[in-house]
Amino acid sequence: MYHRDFSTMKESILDKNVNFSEWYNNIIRISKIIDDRYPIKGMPVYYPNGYFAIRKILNILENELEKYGFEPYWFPILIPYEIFKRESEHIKGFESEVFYVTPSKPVEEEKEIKYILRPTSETEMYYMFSLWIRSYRDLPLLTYMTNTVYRYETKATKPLVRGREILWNEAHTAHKDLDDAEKMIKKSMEIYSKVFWDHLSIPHIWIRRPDWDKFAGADYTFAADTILPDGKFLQIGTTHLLGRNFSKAFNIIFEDEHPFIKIDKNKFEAFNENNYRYEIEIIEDKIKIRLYDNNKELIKSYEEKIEFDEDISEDNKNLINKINNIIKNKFNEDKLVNKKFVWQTSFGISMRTLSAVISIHGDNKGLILPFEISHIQIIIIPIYYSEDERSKILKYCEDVYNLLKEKYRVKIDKDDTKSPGWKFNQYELMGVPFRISIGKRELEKNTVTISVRQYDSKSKNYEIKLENLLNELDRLIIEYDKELKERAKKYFENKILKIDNLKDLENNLDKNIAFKVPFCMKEECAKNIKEKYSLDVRGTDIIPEDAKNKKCIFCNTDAKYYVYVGKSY
RNA sequence: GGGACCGUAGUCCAGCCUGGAAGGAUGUCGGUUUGGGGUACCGGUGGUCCCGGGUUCAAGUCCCGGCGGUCCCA
Repeated sequence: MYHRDFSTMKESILDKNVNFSEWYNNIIRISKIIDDRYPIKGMPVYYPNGYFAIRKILNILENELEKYGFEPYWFPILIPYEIFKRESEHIKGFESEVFYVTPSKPVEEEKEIKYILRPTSETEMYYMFSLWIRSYRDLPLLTYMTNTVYRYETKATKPLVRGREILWNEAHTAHKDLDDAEKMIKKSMEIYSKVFWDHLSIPHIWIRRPDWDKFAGADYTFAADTILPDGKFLQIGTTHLLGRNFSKAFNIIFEDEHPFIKIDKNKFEAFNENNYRYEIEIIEDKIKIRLYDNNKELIKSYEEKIEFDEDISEDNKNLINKINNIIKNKFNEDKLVNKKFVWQTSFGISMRTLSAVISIHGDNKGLILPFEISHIQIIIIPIYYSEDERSKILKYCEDVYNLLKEKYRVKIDKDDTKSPGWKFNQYELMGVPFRISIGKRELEKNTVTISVRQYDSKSKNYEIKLENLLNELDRLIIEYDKELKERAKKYFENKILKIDNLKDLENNLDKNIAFKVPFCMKEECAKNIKEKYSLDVRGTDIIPEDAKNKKCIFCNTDAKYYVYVGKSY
C-alpha cells in the first residue's frame, strides 16, 4: 500500500475526499515527490519533481526578500552546545528534540556534549550579530539563510509536514527600536502572503498564537495557517517578535544617537551609568517618569502635564528634548547611557508549503501544480504508427521543443516502450500543467494539440497553429493559474465556521472544517478543549476580534476574543 | 507521553492464528503485437521473508529487544 508504482494506479484507492490522509501518503510517493525508503525515520529522499518545486518556492521567497534589502548568509550546521544554551526560554522549547553531536566516536566516560545540529539558527547567528553590530548605523541588519535544520521527532512523522530534516528559509533581523522591529513583522507577513497567495494560490489566514503556543524565546508569534481538505490546520509560515530576549542573552548592543528606547506604544526607557532604569510613560496629556535601581526598587517618581503630541517616537526631537530636560532638572541626572540592546525578529517558511500546494490543489488524478513551480511545465508527447512516421514526428517535436525551450521548462518523452495513453496519465499524475501531443494530424496541418490539466476530469484540448503557439501559451498559462486560484478561493470559503455556541460546534465536528468562536483566553480551558474534542486553540486574528459581550463557548465564563479552533497537524 | 496495527521480489500483497520445500499480481529484460486516454500474448529475471537474540529436531510463522511505517488518543 505504501510504495505503489505507476503500474498499480488502477487498483490504488485514491479518493481525496474519502480518505485524505491515505490519498496524501500515496500521492507524494507515486507522483515522484519523495522516496521514503531511506532507512532513517523522518528523512526521505526528494525526487526532482519534489525537490525542484521546493527549491523554486524558496527561490521565489529569496527574490522577494532581496527586493526588500535582505542578504543571504551561510552559517555552519553545528552549534556549540554552550552557545545554544544561552537563552533560557529558547532552550526549554528545543532541548528535548535536538540532535547532539559528539566530535568523534564517543568514549563511555566522556559523555560531554560539544555540539548540536541546528534546530533553528537564532543562537548561532546572534552569537555573530553581537560581533558585527556596533552602531545604530549597522541597523537594521537584514539577513536570510536557506538551509536545513534538524529536529529529533520521536513520534509520527509525515513527509513534508513533520520530519527530522527540514529544508527552509529563515530570516533574522536586528533593529534599533520596537517600532522598526514591528514594521518588519508586518512586512514579513506581506512578503509571505505574496508567496503563498500570489505565486502559489494557497489560501491562508494570519493568526496571533496564544502565549502558551508562541516560539520559544519570542515576545509574540504570528503564524500563517491554511486548512487542508480534512479540516486540519497546517502552519505554513511564522514570524516572531523576539524583542530583546536574545540580544540580552547574546549581548547584541549598539550605540544610538540618543539614550531613549521605545518599549511599548507610549512607553520609553533609558539607563544611567549605574544601570538604574528610567521608565517614561506618556498618557494623554501627562508625562510620567519613574526611576528604578538595580534591584527594580522604585526610587523616585515624577509627573507633569505636557502638550499632547501625536508622534510618540524617538525621532520626535521635541519630545525627546522635553524628557531630557525633566530628567536633568528633576532627577539631577548628568548622563544617560546610549548603549542599547537591539530589537529582533525572525521568521521562516519551510517545505511544508509544498505539502499545502499538493493537498489543496491536487485531485484524484494526481498533483496539480502552479505553473511557476512545476519541474516540467510542458511535456511533448509524440504519437506515431510506423517507423517512417516516427522520424518525421520526432523531428517536428524537436522543432516545437526548440521553439519553447528558452522560455519554458519543456521535455519530449521519446520512450517507445510506453503508449501515449500511459504517458498522458503519468504526467497528469505528476502535475505537469500542459501537454503537447504531436501526431500525424498535427504534422499535416502544421499545428499542435495543447492539453491543459483539469481538476478531476480529462484535459481540455486546444488545436493551435504553430505560428500562434507562443502567444496562445501565454494566454493559456494565465488562464490556468487563474482557474487554480479561483478553485482554491472557493475551497477555502466554507472552511471556517463562525459560531457562538457549543451545540453548533459539536454538530459540525465531522464536517472537515475549522471554527471561530468566543473564548476566555485561559490556557487551562484550551487544555480541556484539547482533551475533550481534540481541538487546538490556534489563536486570534492579528488584531483580535472582540467578544466581550459573549461567553466562552467552552467554559461559559466571560469571553475576551474570538479565536480559531480546529484539529491541527 | 499512552495505545493499536503493520514490515515477505523494484512495487503492492497472500502465507503467520494451527511451525515442516518461498507464492501471486505488477514491474523489469528478450520477442511478437499495439499506439490519439493506462494494448495483448509468449519466454526469462527478480528474495538477508526489516535487523539482532531466544524457544524448537525444524522459525517467514511462536517469544523478547531494536529499526522503519500507518493510524488513534494525550
